[in-house]
Amino acid sequence: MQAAAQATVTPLQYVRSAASAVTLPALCSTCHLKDLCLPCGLAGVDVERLDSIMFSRRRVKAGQALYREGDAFSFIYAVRSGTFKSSLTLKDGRDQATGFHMAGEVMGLDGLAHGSHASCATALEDAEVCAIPYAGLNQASAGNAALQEAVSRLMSREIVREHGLMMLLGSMNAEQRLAAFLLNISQRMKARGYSATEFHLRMSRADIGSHLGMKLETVSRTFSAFQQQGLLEVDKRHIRIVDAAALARVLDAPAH
Amino acid sequence: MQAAAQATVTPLQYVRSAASAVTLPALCSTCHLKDLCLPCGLAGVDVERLDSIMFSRRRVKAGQALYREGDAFSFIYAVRSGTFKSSLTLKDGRDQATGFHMAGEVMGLDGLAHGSHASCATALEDAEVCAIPYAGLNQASAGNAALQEAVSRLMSREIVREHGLMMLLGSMNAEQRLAAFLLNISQRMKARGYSATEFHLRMSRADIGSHLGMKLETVSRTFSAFQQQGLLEVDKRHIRIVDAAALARVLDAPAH
DNA sequence: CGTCTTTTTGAATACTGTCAATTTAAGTGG
DNA sequence: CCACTTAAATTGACAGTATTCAAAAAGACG
Repeated sequence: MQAAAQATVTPLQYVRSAASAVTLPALCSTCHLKDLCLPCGLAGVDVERLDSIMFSRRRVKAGQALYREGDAFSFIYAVRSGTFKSSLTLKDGRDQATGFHMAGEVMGLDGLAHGSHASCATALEDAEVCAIPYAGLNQASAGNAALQEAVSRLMSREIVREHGLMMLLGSMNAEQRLAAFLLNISQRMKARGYSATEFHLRMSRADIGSHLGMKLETVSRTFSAFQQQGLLEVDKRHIRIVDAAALARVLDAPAH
Repeated sequence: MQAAAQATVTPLQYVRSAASAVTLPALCSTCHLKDLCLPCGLAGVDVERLDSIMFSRRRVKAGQALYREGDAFSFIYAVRSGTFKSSLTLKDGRDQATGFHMAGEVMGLDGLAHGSHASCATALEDAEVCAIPYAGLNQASAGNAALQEAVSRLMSREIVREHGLMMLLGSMNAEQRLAAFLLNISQRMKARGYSATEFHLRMSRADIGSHLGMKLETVSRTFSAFQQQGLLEVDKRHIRIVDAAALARVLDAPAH
């Protein structure tokens, strides 16, 4: 068994049917993701404060966009289940993935800057999110320093995360990029209670390439190289990390 | 001595002397940078609220670090004068510049994530900053939604800025990277009342390279190429943009 | 069972990096 | 003031990595 939903489950029923928007109430205090998600680090009382905000849950079908570049910003979104890709559209129409998001991770913070989303979020499999009204969040955190700090810390973490990605894009070769990517996924899977050594990637080679700044052919070749070196076992999107230590050592290499 | 330092100023007196820290009071409401800086977009009343925070001005000599990776986070810094480089240290000891900061720009927001700075800020020339105690800022914004939003927006802008850089690093070739960099500097110079077409770069070729994910030789070659194509006039760090439109068109090129 | 998408692999090209030498500017010290 | 050192920038020749173009294989889908 692995990761999130689908793929494992009855593959055929990716109904393209009715859209998303269902307004089920959702409470942070009883959510099993609370230690990973927005409430992370908050005391019980403060988490209850979050409950006062009217969240709604929203279902997003595989391939559908949760929001697009330019959409008015009024919500931030926490992933409940499924996986998302955040991406920017380049001048020539291609797009670049700025990140992949798993359960408990928060998306959409870039929208605050100019009041409209600067990136696009697409579900890579059937997914569900909490839509958190930003205005409500602001209001709730106005009188609560801990909550306000939690939101700020969330944004700061996003900045730090992007630092890491800039480092990857600016200074690593193809093997290092892929190794860093896999180790990052591995760690996040583990934090969610899944196996750190065996998992199913939710994104295509092209998505990975657009995220890591390389072509899909290069991604594929690098997977093959890792397999040949005995670091991985790769079967399409199924990955088994055979030698995690060696994979980590790829990052220490003299570089470029 | 090393790297940066002096160069601009009386070279020999890079006194290792008494450090920076001078505590001159500084007020946002009377600052000539207020439309570029933290108070940007705030109404007069709200700006006065900022005055209540005890800022201190701090001088930083060329080549000195304002803060380093791992330093405890307690201030964010607004540049009053001079130019800074933010950078991350790579495993092999080299460093990658995550940004350059000019008057009115705010640095250090990455420190909030884990309570210590994730990057290092170095002055590229003698400089002066406002050191804004984060705790004080938080307190001042607790009762003031507009101020709180201004801080959040600042962080969100940083996220968006880094998006742009990721796009650059992930999808542009050397000419596009340098063109994007120069146009960005040009625009920021203009916003500060300087010429948009003629300016002096504060950073070395190596710094530019580490920022754009290319080697210093490639930076130099690309400058030469632009000069030969009639887009620029380059004399070491003095740049004159001869054909801004053509420089912008470099970015539209089919890509890689 | 045929179509379409995704992935893999090969061969050739192109771009950027590496190594090395030179130039220029500025600082150092006799 | 001039030779000496050092750092930054430029340029050339060559090497290497990743891209491009192309084709084939493997599933997924209807």
